[in-house]
Amino acid sequence: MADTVRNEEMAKAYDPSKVEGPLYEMWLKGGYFRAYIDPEKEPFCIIMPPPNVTGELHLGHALTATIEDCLIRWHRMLGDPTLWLPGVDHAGIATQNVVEKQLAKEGLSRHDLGREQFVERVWQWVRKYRSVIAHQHARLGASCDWDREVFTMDEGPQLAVRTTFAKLYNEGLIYRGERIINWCPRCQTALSDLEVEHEEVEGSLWYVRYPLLDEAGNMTDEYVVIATTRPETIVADVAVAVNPSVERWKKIVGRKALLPIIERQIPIIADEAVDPEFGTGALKITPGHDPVDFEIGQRHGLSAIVAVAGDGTMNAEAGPYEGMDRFECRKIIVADLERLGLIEKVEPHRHSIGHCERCGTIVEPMLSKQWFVRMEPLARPAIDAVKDGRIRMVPRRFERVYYHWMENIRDWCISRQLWWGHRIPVWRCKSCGDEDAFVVDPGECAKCGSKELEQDPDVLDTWFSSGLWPHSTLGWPKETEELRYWYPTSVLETGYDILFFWVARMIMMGLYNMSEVPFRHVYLHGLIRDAQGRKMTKSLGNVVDPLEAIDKYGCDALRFTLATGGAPGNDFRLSDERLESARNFANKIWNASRFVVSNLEEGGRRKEEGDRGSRSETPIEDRWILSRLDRVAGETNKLLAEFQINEAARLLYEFFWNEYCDWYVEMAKVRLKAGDRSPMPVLVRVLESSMRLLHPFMPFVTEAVWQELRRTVEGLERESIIVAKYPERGEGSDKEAEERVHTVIEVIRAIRNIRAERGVDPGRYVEAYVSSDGSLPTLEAARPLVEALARVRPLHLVSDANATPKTAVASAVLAEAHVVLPLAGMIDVESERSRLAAQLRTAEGEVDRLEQKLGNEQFRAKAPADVVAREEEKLAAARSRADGLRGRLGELA
RNA sequence: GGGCGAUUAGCUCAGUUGGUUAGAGCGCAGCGUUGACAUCGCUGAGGUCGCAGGUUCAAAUCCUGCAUCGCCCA
Repeated sequence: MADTVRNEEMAKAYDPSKVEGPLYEMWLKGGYFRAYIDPEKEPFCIIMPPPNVTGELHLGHALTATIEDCLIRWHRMLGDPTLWLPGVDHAGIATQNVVEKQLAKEGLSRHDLGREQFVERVWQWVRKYRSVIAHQHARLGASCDWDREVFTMDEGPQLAVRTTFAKLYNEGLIYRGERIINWCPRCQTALSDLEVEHEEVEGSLWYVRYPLLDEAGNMTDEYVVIATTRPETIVADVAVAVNPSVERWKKIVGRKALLPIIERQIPIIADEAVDPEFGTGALKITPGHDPVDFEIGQRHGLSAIVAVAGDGTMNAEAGPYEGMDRFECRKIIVADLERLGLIEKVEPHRHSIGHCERCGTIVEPMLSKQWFVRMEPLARPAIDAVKDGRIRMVPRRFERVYYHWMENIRDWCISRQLWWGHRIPVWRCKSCGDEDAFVVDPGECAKCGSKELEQDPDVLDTWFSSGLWPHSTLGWPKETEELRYWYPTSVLETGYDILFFWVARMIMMGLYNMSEVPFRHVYLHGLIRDAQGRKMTKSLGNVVDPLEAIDKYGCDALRFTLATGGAPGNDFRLSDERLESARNFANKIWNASRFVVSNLEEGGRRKEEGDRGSRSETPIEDRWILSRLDRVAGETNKLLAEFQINEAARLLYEFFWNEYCDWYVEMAKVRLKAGDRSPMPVLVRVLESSMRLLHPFMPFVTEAVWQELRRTVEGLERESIIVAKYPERGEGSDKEAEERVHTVIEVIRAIRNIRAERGVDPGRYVEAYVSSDGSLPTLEAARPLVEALARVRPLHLVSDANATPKTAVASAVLAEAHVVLPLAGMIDVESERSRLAAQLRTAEGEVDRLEQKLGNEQFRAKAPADVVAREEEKLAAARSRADGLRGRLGELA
C-alpha cells in the first residue's frame, strides 16, 4: 500500500491530503480496528459517546475522538485487547425538530404525515446521517471498531430499554404522577429539570391588589397586595398565602379575597413557605403553574388550575383571555388591572427564568401527568461507587460536583410527548382499564383477556437509553461473551457539561442492571472556545468545522492542537496560530524523516544494520540521544497512564524537535559528511521509536513515515505502525552521556552567542580557545562537533585557563569550561567588560542565594539529602563560574 | 444563596504527590537562503506566578481572607 501514497522520493513538504485517505483505507482493510477477545489478557475498552444523529460533528466531537483514539491506539500498541465501540444517538427532541424543519420547507407538519409516516421520515434521515457521522470520524482518524457500531434505536438497545423500564416499573421505581413539570410550548413536550437552562433576566414585579370580602361575601374597601412576576397566571390562582409572622397580614388569614377579572372567591391562608421578605409577604397561589405553590396547595387541600394550553396560549380557564399567547396575555391583563386601579406599583426585578435547552423557548412550569423515575434509591450506590474509588474521575474535582448533584437528586421526568424515540412500554386495556409495563407487546390483557390494548403514546427521554449505553451496546440483557469480557469498560471520556445528563445516569443504571460499575475512569474534557474565548454557537457564526480545519491543516495538526490545547477539564481556545504550529510540527517530522530516509537510500536501497558497539566505543552523542529516548519513552507511558495527554504530547514535541532535530541530527551530520555512516542506525532507531511514541497523537504522518522506513530498514516486521509495539522504558538512562553532551552543547551555545553578539559573519570560521579541567576529554572527543556546529577552526583545547589569550578577546565562563574567542578588531574593551560584569552579577547572585540556603542549619537538617547535595553542586558550579568571570575581568584591566 | 474553576512572559496556555536559574506556542528584536525543513535555522529580550496574610528549612504549588472574570447548582 505504501506505494499508493508514495512517489519516488518523499515530497519536500508534508501533504496530509495525499496521505490520510489511503492510510485510513489501509488500516480498515488490515482489520486493525477490530477488537478481539483474549481471556489471558487485561482488556481496554472505551464506549464512544454517541453523537446526535442530527447532523455534523463539531469540535467537541473531534476532541472526544482525539483523546479516545489516542488512548485506544496507545493500548493497542501495548498489546492489550482493545475495543473502541462507536455509536450514534437518536436524540429525540433534537432530531424530531430537525426533521420537522425539513418538512416545514415542504409546507408540511408532522401532523400532516401522521405518526407512522413521520417516524419513517426520521428513519430516512437517520440512514443518511449515520453514515455521514461515520465518515467524519474516519476523517478524524478514529480507529474504532466499525463492525460494532450501534444506534440507540437498534434492536439491542430497544430491548435493553424495555427490559430496564419493566424492571424499574415492577420494582416501583417508575411511577406515573401529576407533578409540576417543565413544559416547552414550542417543542410541545415535558422536559426534565436538566433540560432547562436558567437565565437571569430583567423583569418586573407587579404589586396587585386583591379586594377582600366580608363574611357575607360582599366587597369591602380592604385589599391584600400580592407581588408577582407572572400576572397572566392570576387567572389560575386558588388562594393567597401569607407568612404567619407578617404582622400586616395576620388578621386577614381565614378571610376571602376576590380574584380580579375572573371574580373567583379565594381563601387567604397562612403558610411558612411564604418568604416574608419577598414583595409584600403575601403570595398568590397558583398550584397549576408553580412548584412551590403546588406544594402549598397540597398542604392546604387546594385544587390546581392549569390555564395555559400546550402551545403556550391561554385556555378556557383564562376566561376573556382565552386563545391569547401567554406573554400577550400578560400585557393585556396588566393593562386591565391598571384600568381597574388594582396595580399598586411596578418594580424592576431581576430573576432567573427557564429556557428550553433545545429551542430556547421560555418553559412553562405546568401541572401534568407524566412518568417519573424515583432516583434516590438509584443514586445511593452510585455515590458509593465513586466514594470508594471503584470509579475515579479525571480531574478529581468533578467528584465533588457529582456528589453534590447526586445527594440532592430529584425524581426524573422521563416521558416526552414526541413521536421520535423509544415508546414507553406500557399497555392499557381498553375494556378493563388495567395497565402494565412489558418488554414485548403483550397482545392481550392479562386481567380480562381483551385484545383491545393501547400503548402509551409518549416516548422516553433520550438520556434514558443513553444511561444504559455501556452495557446495552455490549449485548445486555443477553449474557454475551462481549458483555462478560469488556464490562466494566475502562474509560468513559466526554465533556464535563454532560456529567449529570449522562455520566451520572450511566453509573446509576449500570449499577442497577449489572450490579457493577460501567467504567473505571471518567475523563472529562473542557469546552473548546473560539480565539476570543467565546462559546462556539451557530448564531455567533464562530463555529469551526473540524473537517474544514483538517482540509486546511491536516488531521494530525488538528489532533495535536486538541491534544495539547489544555489540561483535562479546562476550557481552551482554539486559534489558527495553534493549528499552524501543529501543522509545522507535522512538517518537521516529515522533513526530519526525509533526511534520514534519503541518507539510507544513498547508493541504493541497502538495509541498515541496527546493532551498535559497546558503550565505551559508542560516540557520546549517540549514547546521549538513546538515553534521552529511553527516558522520554518511560515518561510518556507514565503520563498517558495518568491521563495527562497534553503533557505527554508536549514532552514528545520538545524531545523530537529540540533534542532530536536541533541537536542530534545536526551532530550526526558531522560524521555523515565525513563519510562515516555510523550514526545511521541511531538516527533510524530514534526516528522510528519517536514515530511509535507519537503515533497515538498524530496517526497519519507517523504511519506515512513508518511505511517509508519499512522499505529500507530491517526489523520492522509489522505491516503497520498501528500494531507496532509502543516503546517503553528500556535499559535505563545513561547519566554520564547526558551530562557530557550537556557540556558540549553549552560550549557550542556560548560560542554561537558571542558570534551573534559580535556580529561575526555566520559563515566565517573563527579561532577559539576552550579551557577546562574536568571536561577536557569530553570536549576532545567532541572536537568535530564543536568545530562544525559552532564554526570554529582552529579549536584549541587547553587544560589551563591561563593559557588562553588575554587581549582582544571575547569570553564566556561556563560551569565546566571557559570559552575564549580572539576577535582582533571586533572587540571593544568597555562593552566586553560590561558583558562579563553582567554575567558576574548573575553568578554572584546565584552564589549568594545558595550560600544562604546551605548556610541554614534547618535546611541541612530537614531537607532530603539528595536535595542538599544538588544544591551543593549548584553552589560549586556557581562559585567556579563567578571566579572565572572575575579572572577574565581582571585580565581586561 | 451554595459550590467550582480561572487569575503565570505582549497574547493563548502548561506547570498532579511543595525542592533546578518558572516553561511552550505565537508575537517581538538581531542575524541567516549553495542538498531534511523559510511550514526553517541561530542568537536574544521579556515574568516580584491577581492581592494580603499564614504554614514550612523551602510555596506558582498547601491553608485563610480579599479582588476580578467565568461556570454549575438552587
